[in-house]
Amino acid sequence: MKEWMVTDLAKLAGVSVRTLHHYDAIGLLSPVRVGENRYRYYGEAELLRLQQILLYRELGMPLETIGSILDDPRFDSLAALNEQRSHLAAEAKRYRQLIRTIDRTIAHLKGERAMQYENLYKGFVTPEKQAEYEAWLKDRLGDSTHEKVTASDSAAKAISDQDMKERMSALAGIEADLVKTMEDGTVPQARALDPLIQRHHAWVAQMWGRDCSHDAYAGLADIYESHDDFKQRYETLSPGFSKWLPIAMRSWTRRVKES
Amino acid sequence: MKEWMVTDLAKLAGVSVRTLHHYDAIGLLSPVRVGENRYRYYGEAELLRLQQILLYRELGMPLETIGSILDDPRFDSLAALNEQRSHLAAEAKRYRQLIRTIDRTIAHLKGERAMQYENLYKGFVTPEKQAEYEAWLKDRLGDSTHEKVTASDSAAKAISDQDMKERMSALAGIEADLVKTMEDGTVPQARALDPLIQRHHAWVAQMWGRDCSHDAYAGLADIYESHDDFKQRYETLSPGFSKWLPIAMRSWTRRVKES
DNA sequence: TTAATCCCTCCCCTGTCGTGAGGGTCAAGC
DNA sequence: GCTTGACCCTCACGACAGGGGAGGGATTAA
Repeated sequence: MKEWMVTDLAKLAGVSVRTLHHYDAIGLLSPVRVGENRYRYYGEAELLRLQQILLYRELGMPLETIGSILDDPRFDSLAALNEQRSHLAAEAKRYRQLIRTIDRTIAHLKGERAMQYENLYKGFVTPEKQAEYEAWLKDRLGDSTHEKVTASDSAAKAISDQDMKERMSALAGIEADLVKTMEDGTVPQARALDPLIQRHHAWVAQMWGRDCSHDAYAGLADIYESHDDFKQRYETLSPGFSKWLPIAMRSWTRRVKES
Repeated sequence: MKEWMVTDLAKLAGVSVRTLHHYDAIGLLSPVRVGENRYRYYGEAELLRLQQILLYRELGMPLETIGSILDDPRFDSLAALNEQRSHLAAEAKRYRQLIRTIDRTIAHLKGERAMQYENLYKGFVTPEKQAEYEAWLKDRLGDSTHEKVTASDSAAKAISDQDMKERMSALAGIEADLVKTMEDGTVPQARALDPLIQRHHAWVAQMWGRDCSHDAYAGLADIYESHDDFKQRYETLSPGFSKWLPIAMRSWTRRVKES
């Protein structure tokens, strides 16, 4: 007849001693015997019961319900399981919906960033293109909960024309260097690009007036690729550059994330 | 300039007044202005902020993290969202696994019931069939965590031969009535069957020595259909009965569940 | 004998509110 | 002017499932 003390049982079942105390306190799992020194001793039946408890606990049942199931043999565990199953299925569905919501929110934020970015590109594209781009953005956003915030936000962050010109010429310098590197035959995955891409990344962060996380930077690469205005702009600089640049951005991102 | 008091805002956003008090207490959402009477007054900015809070809260973020995101503009919400997304995806996956575990447990329980039921059928099938059936059960169970409990459990619930004979003759009577009804041309979905099926259900419950929930009863119908020994036994009583009976059991279950 | 390692109980802490108790405020109706 | 009812406030306790630690007794190996 094996017997275990709290720590043994705790290690066996992978729970804390405190948890066993708790289960004893609420009457969910009592030791088979308590010594004169008040030590708790558990037997095989308790181990089995603990396993059952953990099974149901895993399923997200409150401890009280678990107690009812295990104590009351009239309690139909099959029905309880079926109910729990549908409960879990509902939760899983909710999570899937939340994930979709997040995806939309992420797309939204990327759109917002694109909008700010776009703000700075006003000098480049024609007004017609501008309207077209905004329509595309709207179409992409879908969820419009934050639309107002976004709009007022980016309006508040408008920059003076002088600043913008300076920044744009800085960008032109960086881009020219990148183009030259590409034309020298450098592949976009090359580590040699790191300093240049870093300059580009820093420029973007300065432009946005806030930190530019790696994810955000990779998101910008997506935008460069997925919208024709950007594609055309970069393709004009040099053939192939519109594909080369996003790859370079993303592979730099991966590298700095790993290190 | 619109202004709301706690209850208005609470109703607008679908939270409780207490929640707003709490958010004020922890500094997550303070009213734009507090009256001399200490009433809380909220403006549009607060409404917007509350919506943001609820969005992140939905995603399972702790309130403190939400506060950081919203208060610190340097906090990268895109990165936070990406992280949250993978967190949610992991949770969803966990739920799917839990559902599979439940399904296995349910199958297990059904097997256990079938075992008990089988115990009572020992008089009917030959010993070879018996072994075959047990092999099938084992194959079906897969997960063997509770095997010992099950075995000792059903052993403890063994019934005297005399009792068994009485019960089997009671079953024979019920089954004969059911067969007659079927041969009279009654469809298994007919309400007219209710009293008869009820007798059958009561017999099953008595046999198991515990309540027989509707789900368990429907599960028994599955077993009747899926195992040849039962199929053959019922087919011997009358051609077609092995299909008719499970349908009748399930449609009765549906009816009593609905009412 | 001493030190280390168990064990115990008792108590406070977490986060997100729900649910009162007890009391102030405000507008309307009598 | 007074009451009524519908608001509002603060304060405080409880629920859940334990975590963490203090303080003290028991056991055991060196």
